[in-house]
Amino acid sequence: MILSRASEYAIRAMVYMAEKGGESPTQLKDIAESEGIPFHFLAKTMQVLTRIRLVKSFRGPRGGFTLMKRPDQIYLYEIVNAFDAISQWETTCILGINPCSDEVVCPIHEDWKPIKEEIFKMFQEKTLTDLVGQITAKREKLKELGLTG
Amino acid sequence: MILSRASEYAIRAMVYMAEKGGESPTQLKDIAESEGIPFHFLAKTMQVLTRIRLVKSFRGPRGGFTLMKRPDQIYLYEIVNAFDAISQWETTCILGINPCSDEVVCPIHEDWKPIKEEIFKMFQEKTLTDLVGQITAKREKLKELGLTG
DNA sequence: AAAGTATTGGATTTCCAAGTCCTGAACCCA
DNA sequence: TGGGTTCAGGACTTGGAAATCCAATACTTT
Repeated sequence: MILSRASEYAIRAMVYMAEKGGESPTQLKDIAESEGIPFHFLAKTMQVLTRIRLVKSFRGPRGGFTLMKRPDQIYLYEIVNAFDAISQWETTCILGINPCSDEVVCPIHEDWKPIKEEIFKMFQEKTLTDLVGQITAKREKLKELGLTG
Repeated sequence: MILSRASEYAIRAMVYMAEKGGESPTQLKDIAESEGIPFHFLAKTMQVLTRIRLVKSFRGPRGGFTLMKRPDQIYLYEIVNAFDAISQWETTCILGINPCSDEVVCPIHEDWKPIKEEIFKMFQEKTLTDLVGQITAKREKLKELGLTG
């Protein structure tokens, strides 16, 4: 809806890796099956992440991928920007009026701008660690509800 | 980026019509040329707007389209919803985790939800009149800047 | 009524993201 | 060192949105 499939898959894959956390590489097959992502498509996605050095790849038996930085140092922005030209959002408009800026007569620019900035901020501030935290917090919450509710 | 081209074009077309405001129908050709929208594509788009009775069409010489309601009674939501299933946003996720809700372990749900709701609200509250107002306000502003700055 | 104009709507084409396939290269282990 | 495993990467196919095309219909004007 906002991101390309590649960006979506990349984030989910990296969150999955961060969640596992271990020293040993996480395999493509493992990620694809767990996340329900098409194997071959994810393969290409991981290639990009490897190329921009967000992950490191290992071939052969017991190969796979590891994160190149601590998960609290990996921002969603870095991931997303590898697939979607999110840096161009500055002049992007939901009405397809491009380039759209403060100097252009766009009927919705003033309303869309703050929302756009919020989305931008979210990608720039959130790290993999934050997302993993969300997952565990939610698991707890649902568990409680399941027991007490 | 968020909306389909059809939605984008539909909003722009209707804002254009609202801006003109006159009694006489606005022609497809006029809208398409002024807004830089592919003629034939806009034709299909207008057919949809006609079908859902947001606009009324007139054939033949001096034909075209008129709004079926006062522009301050036409909400963006009505337009957008005709092309994009925006009502499904409730359970839509930027990570492609569907259906995504409060009960699903989605790592970004909590952060995305309020933004999603803001976008939703924007579509539900903004009318064509609001957008036309934005246009004229901006024209004024740019004019001032052009004269004094 | 005839001629011309403008929307209607189905059929078709184009385009690009998404997804698939296959061969090669690097690696590990026996 | 050979066989199996895993990622690399180019080529290809698919699917759906976007755009185009064309004949039909409805209308206006003269």
